[in-house]
Formats: sequence, structure tokens, C-alpha cells
Amino acid sequence: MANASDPKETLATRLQAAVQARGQRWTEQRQVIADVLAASDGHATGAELVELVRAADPSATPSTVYRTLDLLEELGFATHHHGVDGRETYHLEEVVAHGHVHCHGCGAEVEIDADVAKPILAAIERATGYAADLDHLSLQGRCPSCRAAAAR
Amino acid sequence: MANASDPKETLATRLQAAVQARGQRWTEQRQVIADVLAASDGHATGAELVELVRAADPSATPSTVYRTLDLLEELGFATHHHGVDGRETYHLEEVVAHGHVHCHGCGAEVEIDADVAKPILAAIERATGYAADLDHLSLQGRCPSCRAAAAR
DNA sequence: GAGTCTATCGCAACATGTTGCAATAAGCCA
DNA sequence: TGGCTTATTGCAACATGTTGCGATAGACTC
Repeated sequence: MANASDPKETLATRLQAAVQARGQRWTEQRQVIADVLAASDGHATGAELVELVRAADPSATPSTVYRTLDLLEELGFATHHHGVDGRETYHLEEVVAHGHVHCHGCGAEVEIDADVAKPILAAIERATGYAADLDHLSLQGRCPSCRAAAAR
Repeated sequence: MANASDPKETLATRLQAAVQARGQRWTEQRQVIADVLAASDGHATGAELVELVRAADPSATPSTVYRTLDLLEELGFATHHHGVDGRETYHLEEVVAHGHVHCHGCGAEVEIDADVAKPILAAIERATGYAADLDHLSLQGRCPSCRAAAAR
């Protein structure tokens, strides 16, 4: 821990600067939420974050957590997507943009990083004209081993 | 209406046959839900279906509707995916398989039919080894006109 | 430091789904 | 037809988010 870039410190600090630059306010609750998010590994559901925040500050309420999360998205510090079960999953912006693919055979979920996704996004653009968002790329299908098992 | 194939009749009938073939039971509620689904255009959220079913049969409850919808999926008569806002959207199997792409600029949502999707699915397979599911393909990005507006 | 403006908070109610459980009734067999 | 088995229902409680509103408290000015 405590490496050179110290991401936990910089997240809260940069967030505070960004919030205040927009004429908005920096509060205790936002500090707590920023800390919790920085301490997570960058993948957490809304409910998990609410629970973690309440553990750090029992007076916090879900509405505050979700509203702050919305603010983080607006400011570009986080993104969220809906997983297979429809639950929200939040990512820190520090985590490099990536998509997900979920296997409905074995339930495995793997990440798709930018390099791997490049030809997929290119195909989407050619086919539809849309510039798709890697962070919202959430696919379902069958992984290679389940396909092999099904073929037998 | 009342065309040659008469899909409304056949859905309930075929569903009943499939349910009974599995040793399961055919009930009033399932008949109502099948009728409602057949009368929809093949795109309805869970909440909409619950409301429609309750309009047809006020004694029906949400749990019954959702459980029946799960059954329809198991039997291959319907599929569902989660839209941009995380709400569930159900499709009848009669509607040809298709994906969706949502523009986060203007909010437009367009369908991606099988032909258009083919190169996308091929790219996904090449990049990840996964055989992706067209019905669960739910993308977000920027549509051509929003991209043009942003470029200016 | 005091006063003002208003963004943010916490609460409570709501929306959409999910789950456990006891009561009901569909389908089967004698 | 009558009785039995158990899938299905309806209820109620819960889980996860969202929204409206009055109270609180940041931040700014004087």
C-alpha cells in the first residue's frame, strides 16, 4: 500500500476540486463515499456501496449514496452499468475502460479490455453507425468451454 | 387482424402443450398472461405486463406474473433483457431475435436485427471466443447524428 | 463574525422485482 | 366420481433503487 501515486488521496482531492469548481459543495458524506469508492477495487454494486458507506458512517442514507454516485458520473469520475441480473455496478474512472461478457452456461464473467474490444466496436460502428461505449458493453453468450461441452 | 397464422391462438395453445408436456399445470392465470403477451407487440417491461394482466384479471399478483414469465423463458417462448435504466423488457419468441442500441446523446433506441448483427457477433467471437447472444445484445453509444453534432 | 442563499441531507413513500410459506386447486389414478 | 399428490397461487415481507419535500448547513458577502 501507500504507493507513489496514492490513488485514494488523489480521488477525494480531485473530486473535491471538481465539485467546487462547479459551484457545488464538499461535504462529510461525499468525503466518506469517495473514500469507500477509492478503497473498493473498482467493481461494486449500488447495494454494496450503500452498505460500505453506512459502515463508515451510519447516518448516511441510500438516497445520499445514490445521488452522490450520480454526481460522480456526471463529473466523469465513475461509470455504472447494469449486470446480468439488472443490478447496478459502479466502476471508478481510474479503472481502465472495459466491457464485460457473461456466460449463461457456467456463469463465468470476464472483462473485455480496450484492445480486445477494438474490433468489436469497429464492427458495431460499421453495422449501425453508432460509436458504442466500451464501459456499457455488457454481453451475454456462451464461453468456449461451454460451447465445446454443448457441441459434444 | 386475424391473419392466417393467428399467432394469439397458437401462442396460448402451444404454450399449454409445452407446459403440460413437462408435467406442469395449465391454469387460468397462465392463459391470461399468454393472452396479454400475445396481444402486446413483443416489447413490454415487467411492470407494464403486470399492469395489463391485472387489468384482465384483478386477482393476479406480480409474483405470479413474474414467475410465469420465467417459465416462458425456460420454455423458450420469451426472452428478456435489461434496458438502459435496468428495467426488464420482455420479448415474445415470435418476434425475430434482435439486439438494441441506445444513444446516450439523444436517447434514441434502435433495434439491431440479425443480419446487421452478424458481423458484430463474428467480431465478438474472434476477440473473446464467446458465442454472444443476440437477444441480450444491449449496447449504448452515440448515434450518427449526435456524433456529427459533437464533432462540430 | 453575522446574515443570506441555496445545495445537500435525511426521511418517508414509492416503483420494480424477488422470495418464503401456507392454502388452493390441477391433473392423475383407482 | 372421489381422493391424493404436489405444482401453483396469493400474500406479505424483503431487496434495490428513485423521488419529493422540509430541515440543515456549506459557502459567500458584508
